[in-house]
Amino acid sequence: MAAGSKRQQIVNAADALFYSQGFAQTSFADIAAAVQISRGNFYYHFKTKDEILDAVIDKRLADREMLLAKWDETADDPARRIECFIKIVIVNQAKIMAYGCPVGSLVTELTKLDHASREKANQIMALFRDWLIRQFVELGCHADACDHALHVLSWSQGVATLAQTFKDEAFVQREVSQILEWLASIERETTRLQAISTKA
Amino acid sequence: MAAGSKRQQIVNAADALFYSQGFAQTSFADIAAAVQISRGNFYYHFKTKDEILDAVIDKRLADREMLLAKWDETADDPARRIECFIKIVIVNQAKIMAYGCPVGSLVTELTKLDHASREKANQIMALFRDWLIRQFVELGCHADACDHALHVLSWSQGVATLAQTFKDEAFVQREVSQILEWLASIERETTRLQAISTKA
DNA sequence: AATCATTTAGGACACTCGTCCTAATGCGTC
DNA sequence: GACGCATTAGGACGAGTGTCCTAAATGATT
Repeated sequence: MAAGSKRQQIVNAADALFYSQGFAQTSFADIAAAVQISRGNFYYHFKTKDEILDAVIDKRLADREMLLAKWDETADDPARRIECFIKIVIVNQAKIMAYGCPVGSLVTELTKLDHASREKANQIMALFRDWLIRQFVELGCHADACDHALHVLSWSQGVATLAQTFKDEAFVQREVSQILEWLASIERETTRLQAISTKA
Repeated sequence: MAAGSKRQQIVNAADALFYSQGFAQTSFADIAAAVQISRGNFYYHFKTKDEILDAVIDKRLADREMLLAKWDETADDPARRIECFIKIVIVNQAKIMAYGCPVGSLVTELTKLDHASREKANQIMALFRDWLIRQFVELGCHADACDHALHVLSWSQGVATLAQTFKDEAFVQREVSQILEWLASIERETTRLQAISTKA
């Protein structure tokens, strides 16, 4: 077992538990049971529950950055990359139906708790937003890039919430189809406008 | 002070606190302080915290039913009524930005708590869904009524979540404008189809 | 004025929580 | 084998929780 591995185990377990139960409802005892560690020993790795939360948020940030970087590599078309983002709700459908969106539900909870790390959690959402903006800019819609990015992000949050509420797989599929159609129309429109401006 | 008034005060205070702090994070002490009641006296009105939750959900259900009934009366065009629903995110903008959607956030929390009253809370969302379905049916789109209803509901949840995250008023306004445009296009399409079928 | 049901206050109860301390364990190095 | 460091286990601590009991207060009715 490498150095810091136990710490990482704790963060991983906390990450999963914060997602499935919520931050406030997850106790040291819960995490300790998951990692098979003494409850008292916790203090050695983390001084505070909030410290664990910060570590979890850092991990989630790093995970999402890696995911976005992978999409940046594998798909060279910005529209394809946005499609990757859209299709997370299908890829993670089971978990979303059970626990909602990991990012959205954390931000919501920390807001209600008026927690100091709320801003930090917001950065994950901001990460998605900024990445989406870059994609839409690259796609050609400079003026509307921010609007479109927030639209897609908002869409994903809505789908996640309703999927969790009604557990309706067909609904998720329909919404994905519709937003993909919307994305295609955006793509067509921008290429059309680009053709005009090039001609001029 | 009329009989049962104290009970109603408790439910009202709990309603507001559950919304702003969350159900689990609201203690008997919090509610007692809000209603200026002894903590021990609570047991006389409600045996259990879950009983208060059920009463709060009942109140929210009744409130929403009243709201929808009012819209049914005041607006005779189904599209107008749907517009009323859409514009709640503007009317309640301040509270939504602070605490999110009262319905969505409660369902999300109770799901993570694996709480027995989750189904009951879901009924509020189902109430909105069914009402929206009725409006879309009346508008003329029978086959797509359920899809459209869930689409609008999902949209509202997404907007609420992102409004709470980024506190961006302009974003809310844009999203409302876009969905109203979408609604208008639905309306045009159905009247067009109705004209064709009437002619045949 | 006395009675009685309704409503209230205050606190006991057992439990869980996050935090923190201390003694013991494991283990590589001299 | 002995030392020293990193890691662990176990439990103490006070605060806060939901629940529940009992005695006092209130107020309408007789």
